[in-house]
This record gives sequence, structure tokens and C-alpha cells, in this order.
Amino acid sequence: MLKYNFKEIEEKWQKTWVENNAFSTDEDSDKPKFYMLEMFLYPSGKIHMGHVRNYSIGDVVARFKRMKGFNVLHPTGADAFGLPAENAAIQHGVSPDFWTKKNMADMKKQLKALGFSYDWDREVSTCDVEYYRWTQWIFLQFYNSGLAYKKKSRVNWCTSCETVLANEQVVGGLCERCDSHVEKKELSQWYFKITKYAEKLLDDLDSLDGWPDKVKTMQKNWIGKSEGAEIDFEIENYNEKLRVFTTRPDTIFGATYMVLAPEHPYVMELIAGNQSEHAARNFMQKLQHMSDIERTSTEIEKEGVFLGRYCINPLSGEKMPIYIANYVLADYGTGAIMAVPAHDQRDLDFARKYDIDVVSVIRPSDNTDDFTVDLEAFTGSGVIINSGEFNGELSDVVFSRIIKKLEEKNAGTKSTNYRLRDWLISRQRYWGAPIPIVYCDDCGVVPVNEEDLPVELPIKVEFTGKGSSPLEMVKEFVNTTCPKCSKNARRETDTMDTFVDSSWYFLRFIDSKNQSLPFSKELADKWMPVDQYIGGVEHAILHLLYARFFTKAMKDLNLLEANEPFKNLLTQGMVLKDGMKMSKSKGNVVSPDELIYKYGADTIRLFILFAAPPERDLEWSELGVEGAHRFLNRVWRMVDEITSVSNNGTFSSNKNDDKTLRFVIHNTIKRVTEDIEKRFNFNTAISSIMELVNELYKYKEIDEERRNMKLLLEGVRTTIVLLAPFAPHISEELWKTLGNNCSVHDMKWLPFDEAALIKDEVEIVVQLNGKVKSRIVIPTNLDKNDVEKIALNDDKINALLEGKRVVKVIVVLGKLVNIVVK
RNA sequence: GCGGGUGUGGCGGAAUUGGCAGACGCACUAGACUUAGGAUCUAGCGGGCGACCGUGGGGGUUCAAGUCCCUCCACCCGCACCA
Repeated sequence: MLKYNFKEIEEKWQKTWVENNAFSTDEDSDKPKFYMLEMFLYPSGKIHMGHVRNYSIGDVVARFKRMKGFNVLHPTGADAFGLPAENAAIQHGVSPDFWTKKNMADMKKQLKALGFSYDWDREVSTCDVEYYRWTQWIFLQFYNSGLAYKKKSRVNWCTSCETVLANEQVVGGLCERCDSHVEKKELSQWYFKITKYAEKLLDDLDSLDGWPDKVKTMQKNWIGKSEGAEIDFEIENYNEKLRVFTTRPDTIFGATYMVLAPEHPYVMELIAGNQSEHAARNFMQKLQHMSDIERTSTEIEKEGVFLGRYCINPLSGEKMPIYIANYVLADYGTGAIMAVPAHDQRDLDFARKYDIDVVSVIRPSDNTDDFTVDLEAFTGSGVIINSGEFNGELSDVVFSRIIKKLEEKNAGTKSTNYRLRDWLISRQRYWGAPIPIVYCDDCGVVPVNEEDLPVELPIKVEFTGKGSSPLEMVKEFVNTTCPKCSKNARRETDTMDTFVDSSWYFLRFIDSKNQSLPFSKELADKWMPVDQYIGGVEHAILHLLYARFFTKAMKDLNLLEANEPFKNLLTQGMVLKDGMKMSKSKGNVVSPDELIYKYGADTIRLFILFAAPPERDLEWSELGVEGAHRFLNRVWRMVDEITSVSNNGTFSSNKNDDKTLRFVIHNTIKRVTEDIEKRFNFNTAISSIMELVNELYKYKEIDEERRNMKLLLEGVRTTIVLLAPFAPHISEELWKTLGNNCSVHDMKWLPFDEAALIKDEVEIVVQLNGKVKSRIVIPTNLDKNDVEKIALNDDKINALLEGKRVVKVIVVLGKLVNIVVK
């Protein structure tokens, strides 16, 4: 008997698949298309078990769909720009380019060793000039259609390193490198106008039937649509009006003060020369060191400073003091609110602290007009009070009447606000796609001409960790000529957020070698949308929202027809180590290398899929890898034994045993098919195959007179085919052992025989008051009355019924009988 | 804090539509085979002597709840410059 030599087998078949182009996509095929995509990898160094899980899931689906008769597109590549490469450059003196390419080569080797069925010809890497020239091209299209624009924004700034910090580099308000305090600094930066698509991004979520509800809910909340009004308040002794957004115009008579975000553009002018100036400046200084998350936490105390100025309520005419406070954010709404302490808890907390008036303007409908609020705001709807002409009416009705009144007075309008902000894409970093813009003293902001793309990233750059961006030091890069007037000009040194690169990579895979466009419309229309997208749940909002935005924007630019990029989405749970996400920055990465060496790729793939259903988080443990390996060995031995036995076996049949085995075989096909296709529950698919193998071993042990070798062989062949997407190498080898000349991966997926699934008898349980007391085997075709009679006549039940009164009998056909007794 | 999840034996998990809790596997125990066993095979394996008790805690709906409702707790993910 030959030993299961996984190393030899896996190397052999991986080589053969490459030689035969086994998994390259045939553009001329007339089979229906299936675009299978897993989120491409970030080349951090080594792949970890999270990657193995992600790509194993994708590979099972890709191979399964091939066998189901689809023309499958299954590409891969690397999301290769980003901050870690730059950190490596600063810390270890290796160039980001070298670091990235080395990591990519290492990781590609690991992926190949796992035997995934990728079409490697289409591989792309976002840091290749041939890729990012098209990222730049898309930027230009966005710029020309008004989707890319510049505005001021506040960034984390380390005064000691003199550099911009990512949020991730700020730890507890301190710079992660030098522990100095991090401040906020204003810079002019590039944005994409994703808010233009807020409504569409929200509405179209309804069309995404193949997405998990939780992701749709998260995106919905992220977009955060709220309907309300914008209201203008006159400021005493000031020319500008103060505009606020509120979701509760119906409470305007209860507004007793106003709050501005400390960063609000009016603040400096309002405090200038005022008594409050000193206090206000101190307060703003203090907030510089706080993140928005800290600032808006309901745990921390509301704090603010009175600016010594007043607004006039447009409807009540009351004077309202103006404050700045920590709980109002500059980039939500208008950066200013009208505070209604009686009907908003945050406002109430603040009002109580600073002893500001609290006026109730809505009472619960079961309360009286003298309703007041103490320490708990009333946020519901009800009957309007203390609001002049609106008193006595329902707040829901008054909502739009007040807006109308404000419109008449020219003091406000109905308004829809989104929590979603425009996408800041500027990065003051080196390792990214340069933004193709030139600044000319005469012509101003000038886009680079399309024919001058790519704007190449210089490879020789010095990394000091200081300064706005390393690119600013590269004179040959910065100094250029104006595309319009040809005079000397400066290049933009900001690069693009890496999320930009990953927002369209699924389109480049479709036409990865195109020299004249990012992709041809014809091919995009053929392949889009991605039929199945798989990736970590941590991408539920940002990446997926950006990719959706890109698709919609590109559709409007007539680059493709698809309205949504990903038809079906599977969000895979995290592979955790010590309770934390596996990532290089946390230093808890488990690499599959050792396991591949010890057990082989098939074992690892099988094990990671068997360990848990894909959506669930998985705490990594090696215990159980042995079990997966043992199972493959068991399959190996079975094939070996069957092929040696079948030569001298007698072909006869015994009805009952055969019927049972046929049932198991076809029930397994059914379960595995549905588990892959409908539920993505690969763990139960694998356990079904294990059960089938257990049954085949049992059947093999019955005496030679009774067993049917043909049936047994059918069982073995079924096992191999079902196993092929999970453990492709061993399946391929055993398929050959069974005497087949074709590849098992070219086999048609097995249909199941409905007739084999019909049973004559079924075991049901008999319960007394919901507790199982007996089991009976009955024919499947009995009706409820017959089943009830049989159950009540069961010996065990009869004994237990003595002295009791039967109140009710519930019969669930094929499942149980529950007898309710007293 | 806000938003989204998760919680079942010693462990990973199963129970697909409210209907037998613990499939399948790991670990463990005993036995068989063997010069040997970290191979293989057989049997056992939630707790309790038992009536019974058991799906994070408490409460509820139901003939019947891991599954539905209320409430509390713990942990994980995201929060816009990590990707």
C-alpha cells in the first residue's frame, strides 16, 4: 500500500495545473460567467491564517462553480501602496519599493503552495506604474466632472517629528514614535465628493439581496440620513447669521442657547476683544488633544465656554447665549446646533451644569401642560406646549408647519443631512499614487494632461520621518512645467489614499493588460458585477462603500453599465489569536508555512474550513489539524483498499444495506451542494463527507456475499468529487488512481437522485409534556390520527400515562408526538 | 460613547422553518493489533447514584425555546490618515 505522500502529490499537481493553464479564464467560452473575487492582500510580509481562510473559502466557491459549468474568473493581486512600507523604510532603511516587492514575492509563493485556482495571468499590483497610471486617470475624470476638489482640513501633526500622523500613529494623544503631544493642523487637501452619491448609496442598498443585513445596516447608519431643517439665527452685533441643522424643528421654542463647535469659522471673530476670549482660547487648546470619539463620548462631562454673545430665536424672539462646547463637532451638520435642553439629553446635561434655562415644549400625550423636565430629557413626540400659536397640536404635525413658518420668514428651510462626509484622499506620504495635479503661479491648479500620465513616483527618495512628505525633497519630481502655459510650476506632492487604489481593482482584473484604458467597457459589461465577493467583516463600511461609490461615479462617466460592484457578499469573521485580530502590527501572526510542511496544503485548507462557519470569528488553535490530516489519510486508504478488493469481489446485492448506503450517498451530495451554494457552511459540508466516508468503511466491512462493489465504488467516486473543491490535490491524485484520465476539476458536479432520498420508515420521538420518553419507528405515509394512536399505544408511554389525564396531543409528522398530561 | 456582531460539553463546533441539544472533529479513558506506536481498529466520553439538571445571567410567551420577546453581563469588529 502506497503512503499518502502529500508533498509529492501537491507539488506535482500544482505544476501540472500551471502547465495546462488549468484555471485561466477563457474569454471565448459560451458558458455563463461567474466572477469570483476575494479581497486582494496587503503585502505585509507573510500570509497568516486569516488569509488562508479567506482564500480557501473563495477557492472552494471558484472550483465548485467551475464544476457546476460556469466560466469562472478568479483573479488575485496585491494592494501594494501604504504606510507600513514607509515605516519599514524609516526604521530599517529599505526602500518601500523593495520592501513591498520582496513581501509580494514571498506571499505569492505561499499562495501558490496552497494550490488556489487563480488565473495568475491577470495578477495586478496597485504600486505598478501600469496600474496607478489608471488610478491617476480616474482621478482626472473625477476632477473634470467636479467629483474631486480641494478644501481645508485638520490633520494630526507632531511638532517634534514635524510630520502628519495617521490616526493609527497617534496613541493616547501622543505620537507613537516620539511620545510628543499631537496637535491639529490645517492643511488644504483633496477630497472626493462621495456625498453627491449619499442618496444613491443609501437607496441602492435595498437592491443588494446578496449582502448580509448587518453590513447593509452598518452602511445605512454610516451614511446616517436625517431629515430636519436648516435654520438661520441672527447674531447680535454681527453681520453673519448663524446656520444650524436640527432634526427637531418642532422644538424650536424650547431652544434656550446655541452651541458652536470650537473650530466653527465664526468663533475667532465672535470672541475677539471679548471678555471670554482668554477662557475660550484655553478651552480650544485643551480640545486639540482629543479625538472625536473621546469628545462625543457620553461618558465624559459636557464642557463649554460662554462666548459673551447672543443669538435671536427667529420664532420666539428670545435672546439665546452662544457657547462653544466639546460635544459639537465641526464636520457634522453645520458645526452649530440650537440646544433644546428639555428634549435632548446632551443639551440637558450641559444646561444643568451651566445653569441655563430649560423650557419644555412637548409633553407626553398622557401628561398635563405644566409638564417639566428634571434630569431626564423627553425625546419622544407628543403635544406642543409653550410654543405660542402651535400650542395644543401634535409635535409630528408641527414639525413641517414650523419649517413652513421659517420659510415664510426667510429664516430656514427643510433640509436633509447626512452623517457621511466627503472622502479625504490626500496623504502627505510617499508610497502612494501621486495626485496628477500641477500648481502654476499664473494658471493656478492645473490637472496633468491625460497623455502625460503616468506621473511616476521617484524610486530614489530619502526617508527621515520628518517633514510633510518625502516627495517634497525630490526636486526632479516637484519642479515641472505647467501643462497649460509651460512655465515653471510645482507638482502636487500629496499621494492618494490607498483606498482609492482598491476602489477599482476588481475592474482592472477584467482587462488587466489594457494599454489605452483602465479597462474596456465591453469587457466590464460582460463580467461585472462581481458575482461573489469575500472578505473580512472589518471592511464592512469603508472599502465597500468606496468601491460602491467608484462604481456609481464611473457609471455616470459612462465607463461601465454596472450600478453596483458586488452582487453577493460574504463577510468572513476574523481569525483571532489571543482574542485579537491577527495582524503584523500586533505581532500575533500565525503563518501557515510550518503546517504546510508538516501536513500539506489540503490538510490546512480542509482544517481552516472545518473549524467554523465563515462568518464566525475563529480563535486560532492548531488542535484539530491532526484530525483533518487523519481524515485525508482515511480517504486515501479507502481508495487504495477498494481498488485492490474490486478485482476479486463478487457482484451481488442486498436490498436493505444498499438502500441505506444509496440514501447516505445521495443525501451527502444534497447536503454538500446546499452547504456550499446556499449557506457557505463549509464546516458542515466537510462533516457530511466525513460521515459518508464512515458509512463507506462500515459497508466495506459487511461480508462479501452481501456487499455490492459497484455501489461502494459509486460512494468512493462521490467522495472524491465532493472533496475536490476543498482538497484539490489529493482528489486529483485519487481520481487518477481510480482510473480516470481527466482532471477531477473538469468533472461535472454531481446531481443527487431524489428517489434515493425517499425513506419508507422514520423514527419519531414521543414526548410527555415536552420531555422525550420513547422512540417509535413508523411508516412515513401515516396520517396524524394513525401516528397519535400508535404513540398512545406504545408500551413505555402506556405505563407512564397510568393515573394521568391526557389534555392534548400534538403530532408533528416525521418529527414527534407530544402528549400533554395532568 | 456610537454603530454592528458573538456567547452551546474539557476544546472547535452541529441543531437549515419554534419540534430529539451536543452531529462531525479534537482532547481524554479503556481495550485490540504490534518488537514498537505519536499508525490503525473497537468501545466509552455534558453534569448528577438517581428523580432530574443543563445552550452567558435573570424574567416572559408557548404543548414545545439554543432558536421568539424584555432585561442585564462579558467579549470581538468598525468609527473616516492601518489596510
